[in-house]
This record gives sequence, structure tokens and C-alpha cells, in this order.
Amino acid sequence: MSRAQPRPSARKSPTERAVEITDAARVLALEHGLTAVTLRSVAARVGVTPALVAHYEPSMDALLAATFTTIVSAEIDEVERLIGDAPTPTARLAALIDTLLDGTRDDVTVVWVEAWALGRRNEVLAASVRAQMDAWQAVVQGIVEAGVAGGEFQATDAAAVAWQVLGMIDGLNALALVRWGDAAARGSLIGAAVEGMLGLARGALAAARAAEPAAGRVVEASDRGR
Amino acid sequence: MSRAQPRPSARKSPTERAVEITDAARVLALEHGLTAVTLRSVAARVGVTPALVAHYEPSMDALLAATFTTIVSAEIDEVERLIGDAPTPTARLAALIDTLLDGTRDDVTVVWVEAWALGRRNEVLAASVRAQMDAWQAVVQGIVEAGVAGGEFQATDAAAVAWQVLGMIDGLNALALVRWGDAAARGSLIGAAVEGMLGLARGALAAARAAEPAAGRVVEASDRGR
DNA sequence: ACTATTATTGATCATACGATCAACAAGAGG
DNA sequence: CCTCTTGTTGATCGTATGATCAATAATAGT
Repeated sequence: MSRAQPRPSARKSPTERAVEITDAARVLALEHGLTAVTLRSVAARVGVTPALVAHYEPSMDALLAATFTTIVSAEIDEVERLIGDAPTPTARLAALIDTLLDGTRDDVTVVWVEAWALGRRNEVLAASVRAQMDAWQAVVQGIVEAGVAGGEFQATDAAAVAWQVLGMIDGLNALALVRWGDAAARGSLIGAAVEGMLGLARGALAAARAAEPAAGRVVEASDRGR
Repeated sequence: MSRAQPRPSARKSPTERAVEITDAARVLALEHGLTAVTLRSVAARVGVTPALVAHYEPSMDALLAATFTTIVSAEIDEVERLIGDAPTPTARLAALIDTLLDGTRDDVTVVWVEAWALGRRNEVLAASVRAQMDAWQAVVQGIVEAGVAGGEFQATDAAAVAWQVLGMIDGLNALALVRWGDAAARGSLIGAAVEGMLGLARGALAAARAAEPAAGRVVEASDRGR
């Protein structure tokens, strides 16, 4: 029989080990924030020595940036999948706002807020933040442009509208992070605000939201810490 | 004649020294963010030993919280003074949005963002953040309630509107902090958004803004680092 | 002028961080 | 079965953080 003591970690293939490390970093970031992703904490989670993590990652700054990118791009993909079914741009926008403000993604919001702060002293991370912001903006801008093309929305600068919508969402989420008591009321008024920006009739977004069953976030077990 | 070497710092009265320390902390936070406010950096700026700073402040967590409160409450006072002249709630709201989004307060925005992040590991700071958020919310809510009372605004929940407006402003500022290229376009669309939330006519806020000369931020020399 | 108070220092501790490198050992190839 | 490659470790360095405490020196009070 094999000994009961956990062996000092079996030797694994580089790719397998690399995945373990980036996975551990991702889970740690989602559980305790980007600040909790340190050489030692990642090593402890994987069950190896800090030196091995340093061996696999060029620097912790880079690992932080990669972790941030992984988390946020996964969020983007997930949200795009969620709102893909909605028939009209109005419905897609309503669904996007709905799911981003329902409070189920507070872990990602923490990552965003910390990335904003850490990005001031981590240039690699700052670049990743800008890239992911652009990616988000492209998604929203696409919806807005489709709405304008179809005559649903009135907007002269779709890009600017996209930035504003994102800023509003991020701000409300960050705010709810500290003042979580008011989290329930997050999505109520932003609809009216967006309607104002897009020349929509009062309640148009809420109506589109009511039509859709407002699918919740799919949480896979592997995404969560044990 | 006195020796040319800077003497190891003259002995001062406790209150005077306390002011020096909190001032140094404030300037450091505005110049390089809350993370730059350390026992040693504050001591170096004042020209004393780290031990003396520790002697005057109960803990660095507390000093951080106090510094944050000082900076933000000063911002609130200043903005309240700036918008005080505006005749109507609509004009006051327009002036508030205008001055908060004109990009002259990015140093304070950095403090906000860092406070959100640090507050997750500094309970004293987190409490200060909540308190200052409440203070800001009270200001905005006051304007909204006045507007509703006077028939200018249509809103059933002034408190909720205030939170949303603040969230939007914070989000746009935080976003502009990273993507500063788009800073110029910050204030353009939010007017329409707020009009949507308050049942205002299209362009009502912009019209009120045009009437006021949009006073800039007053920067005193003592507020800045040397 | 003497003394008591106290503002201030220097030294030091404990912790946590990222990073490096020689040495070890597990597996692959012959 | 032996050897070479390489995944992995242990030890260690350098830096930065907050915090404590006995000792010192400057001031205030008498």
C-alpha cells in the first residue's frame, strides 16, 4: 500500500503543472481577490514549493495579469452566451444589464476593483485591464450599433454610449460591493437611465426584460474553490 | 551661526506634530495613492523617525482611514460650495455632475478606488468608506428631493436615484482613470441618462449647465505636494 | 539653576513579499 | 540496467511592511 502521508508532490508534465498553477491563481483571485495571489499562496494551493511557481511564471506581475485576463474574458464569454438568445438589441441590452447587476458576479467585481488599484503599480496588469475593457466595450457597442441600425435606438456615438453603460454598471457594482445592503435595488433605475441615453420610451427596457425569463448565472463546480 | 546640516528635527508640540503627520499622509495619498501612505514614507516626508509616526497614530490602518475621510469630506465640502450658487435643483444637479466629471479630481478618484480595494482588508477604512459614501448620498438625495418637491423631477425613491447617480459618476471616473483618453467625453451622455431617471425633458440638464459658467476647481497651493 | 516631564530617537523584532540557484530525484531513452 | 534530461526542492537573499521599547535630549515648571 502507498504511504498515508501526502507525498512531496508527484512529478508532472510541464503543461499539466502550468495548468494547475494558473487554475490555482484563478481560484484564489475569485475567492480572496487578486491581492491574495502570491507566490506562496499559489504554491500552497497547488501543493508545491514557491520556487516551482516562480519557475513556471515569468513574474508575479505577469501571473496576476494573466489571471485577470482569464477571469474577465470568461465572464465576457459567459455573458455573451447568456444574452445571445434575446431576439432584439433592446432585449439583449436589457439582459446584459440584468445579469451584470444581479449580484451573482461580485467575485469578478472584486477582481475588477483590485485590478484598477493594482494596475497603477503593475504595468502588465494595467495593459490587461485596458484590453479587457476594450473587449467589454466592443460587446456593448455591437448591441448599440445593431439597435441604431434597426431603428430601435437613437444614438450618434455608439462607442461613447457603450463606455457610459459600462461605467455605470461598474460603478454600481463597485458601490454595491461596499454597501451590499442596497444591492437588491441595483437594477431598478439604470433601465430608465439607459432609456434616456438611447431615446427609448419609458419602460422599454423593463418590458423587454419581462419577456425574457432572465436566466441566472451558471456556476460550474470547477469554477469554485472547494 | 547655526550649522548648515539640517538638525535632526526640532522638538514640537504634540498638536503641531500631529497636524504635520496627518498632512503628510494626506499629501502622499493625493500624490501617489493610499498605498503610498506607509509608516516610513510619512516619517520621511515629515522628517522624523518612523517610530514617531507610530507614536502619534494608533495604527496605520487608522491613519489610512482618517486620511481617506479627510480627503473625501474636503471634496464633499468643496463641491457643495461650488454648486451652492445654482438657483434650481436641476442646475445644482447639472453643476454637480459637471464638476465631478471634469477630470480635475482624478487624484481623489484614485483614493476612492484604492479605498474600495484596501477596505476589504482594513475594517477601519471600510467603515470610513461607508460613512463617506453615505455623506455623498445625502448630498445628492437632498438635491433630488428638492427637485421632486418643486415639481422639477419625477422620482418615487430619491434615495435610490442618489445611489444610482453616484454609482454612475464613480464608475465613469474609475473608467477614465485607466482609459484616460476618453476622459473628455465623460460628461456628455450622463446628462441624458440622468434625465431619463428623473423624467426630465431631453437636454434639460445641458440647458441648466449652459446657464451656469461651470466654475472650475479651486486648487490651493497648500493642497498640493511641493 | 535644577528637576521632572515628555517629545524623539535608534535599535530591533516579526512578518511577508518576489526572486535566484545549486542540488536532488524522478522519469525517459538507449 | 544505466545514463541523461529535467521537474522539483531547500536554502537563502534582499526588500518592505507595521510595531515595540529602552534610552536620549529638549523643554517646561518650579
